[in-house]
Amino acid sequence: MDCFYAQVEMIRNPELRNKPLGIQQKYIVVTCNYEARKFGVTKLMLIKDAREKCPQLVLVSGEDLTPYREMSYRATELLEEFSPQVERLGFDENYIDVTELVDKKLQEERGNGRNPGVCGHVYSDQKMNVNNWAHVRIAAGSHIASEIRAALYNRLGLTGCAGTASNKLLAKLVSGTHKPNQQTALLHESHSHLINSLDHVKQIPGIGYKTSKRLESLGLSRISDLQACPITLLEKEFGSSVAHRIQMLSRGEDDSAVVPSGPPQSISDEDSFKKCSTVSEVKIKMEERLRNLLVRISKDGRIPHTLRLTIRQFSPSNKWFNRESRQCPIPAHISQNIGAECQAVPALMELLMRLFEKMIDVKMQFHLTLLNVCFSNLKASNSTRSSIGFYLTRKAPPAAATPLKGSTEAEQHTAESFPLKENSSAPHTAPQTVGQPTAPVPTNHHTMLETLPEGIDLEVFSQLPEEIQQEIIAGQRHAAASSSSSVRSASKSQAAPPKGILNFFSRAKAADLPSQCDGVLLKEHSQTNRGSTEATQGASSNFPKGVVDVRPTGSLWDPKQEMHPFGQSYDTDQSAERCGTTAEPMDSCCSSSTSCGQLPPQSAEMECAKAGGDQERAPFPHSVDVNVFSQLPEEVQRELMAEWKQLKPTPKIPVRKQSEKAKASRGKRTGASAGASSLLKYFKPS
DNA sequence: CCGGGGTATT
DNA sequence: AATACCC
Repeated sequence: MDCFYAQVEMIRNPELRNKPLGIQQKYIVVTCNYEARKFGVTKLMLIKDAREKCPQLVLVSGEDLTPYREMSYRATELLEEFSPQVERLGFDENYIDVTELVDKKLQEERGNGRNPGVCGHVYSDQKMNVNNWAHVRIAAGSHIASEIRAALYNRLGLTGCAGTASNKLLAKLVSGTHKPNQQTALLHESHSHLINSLDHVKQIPGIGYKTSKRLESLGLSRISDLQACPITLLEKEFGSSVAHRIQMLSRGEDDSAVVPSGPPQSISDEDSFKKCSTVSEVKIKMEERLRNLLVRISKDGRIPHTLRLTIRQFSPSNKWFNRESRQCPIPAHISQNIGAECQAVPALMELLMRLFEKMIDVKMQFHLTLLNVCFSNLKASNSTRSSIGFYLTRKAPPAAATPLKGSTEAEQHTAESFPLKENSSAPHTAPQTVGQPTAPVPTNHHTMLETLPEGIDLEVFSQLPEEIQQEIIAGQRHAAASSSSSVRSASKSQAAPPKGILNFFSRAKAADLPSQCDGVLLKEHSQTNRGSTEATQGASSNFPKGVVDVRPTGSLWDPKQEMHPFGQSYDTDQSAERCGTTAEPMDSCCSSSTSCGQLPPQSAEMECAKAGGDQERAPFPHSVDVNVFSQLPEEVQRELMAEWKQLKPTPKIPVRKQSEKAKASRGKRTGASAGASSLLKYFKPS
């Protein structure tokens, strides 16, 4: 995506659109829009330098990543509608493996006699040969890239670049060759031209700061040096694994798979500052981080089982490169309590301070410049309780929802019985092996409610339809029983596929972003066309004028695309225009002007559900009581509807070859999460 | 080598 | 837990 944070801020506040805009984190401009770049503002520039270059620069704080994170996942999820093989790289890049989509497209087009050209640029203006099957496949990929970019723009308002190539390395490199809001395809004859166009090994993704320094020390700083280097020399310096990998990269070869990312494996919150040197200050800052994290983790729905604290200490000479961290397991009673807000804070603070004291002797002077708190080892909550609890406890009067134990007592107990010791094989780390229920079952109620999770509002509970009540209770039992079945799946599925109505109550609030697929963009568009700034015009000129009105026109290979007679590709503007307008988006119903209208993405999806085939008014699962439903908060209603719509088709999970390691470490999660296609699956237990 | 995130490997 | 990589 082009200058991602700046784009998001311009969507949130369209008045920023035609102004030079910088996103500020502390004293640095981390990114800026193209308007600002015209003045010489660059990424990671000091604020004062940027102000010198561009006194009118508008600065927006980007220290809270929430809007960017949410938009980032929307984009990833949009890509996942095309194929589940989507790998995130940071917030603003994704790899997508379109191999199968290309197969399908080519099969469908087989024998129709038309030979598609490439959509967008071709690297180094190489001429495509329509009789070359490899070329045809790349060309097909370029059309998919075009559809995806059109969908990103139409539905989320985002512009960006795409590279189409035969592996991840090359795709990434080629994607940057035409910069903002354009796409480039790479044909195999140009592979070496591309890779050799880099003038330093450090520019190869995968070769970072350290590796490039070591290569330099061997006298290998250019790509050709690394390509020609005897492998034995590299092996001596880096070991066999890294040696082979970097040499392959230097030749443009990359056999790594696109590994579906799924929901994040850890979530963290950090802040940096000039100085923090007292324990009370540390506690305040730590608790801020922690509270932010608790909000995020409860939206995610999974339960963290590991807590990590990272600090950076000031040292006059050695100002960089010094982060230290300590981590510990989160004892079950604490982690189980994390869903609902607040009551876990004291216990977690206690853990954090113990971690802190492993690194810092508080009796001595210290000077911190950064604190980071991280939740990791995220596992699906195995009972219904955290998810239903998230919804039910929100309005619950404290008294009604409070479990028997005084929380203070519980915390103290926690602190006492689970001391953090440097080398102790902590007793609490011993997993409640096989048959043990991990969810504590309250024992204080008498009726059938005795199995209710603590913390839920009985009044709300009693108003739920009976089937739902039953399911909640069954869920509790199942939670207890299922840990035995989790012998293999325990370590396995960090995220189980959604099952049952209970998942509907676990939803996070819809992202708090303004709608993008709406009149704002149209308006902006006409404004920019009317001649505001060059940068905005430059960007929009890479899309057809009427891109918001894009509607399906039949086949991707529609003859109306007027491909160059012999398959040669178009140049930017024309090709973008044609591809953007005529390519049939997969989400055809959403890109039609009727349903795209003024609706935000989620609403648009609901419109799609109606427009497309299934005409029932509200597709309620039969277990849902409409009366209860209608009393739910509106956001919840919307999310439920969106969810129901998506449940109908059960996407199959394609089995793909991945590297063994990738499989071993992530196959579980990716497999499980691939089945869920909800917009919000990243914010709930999936 | 700044900022606020992420990932995998050792 | 540290170190490497990515944005």
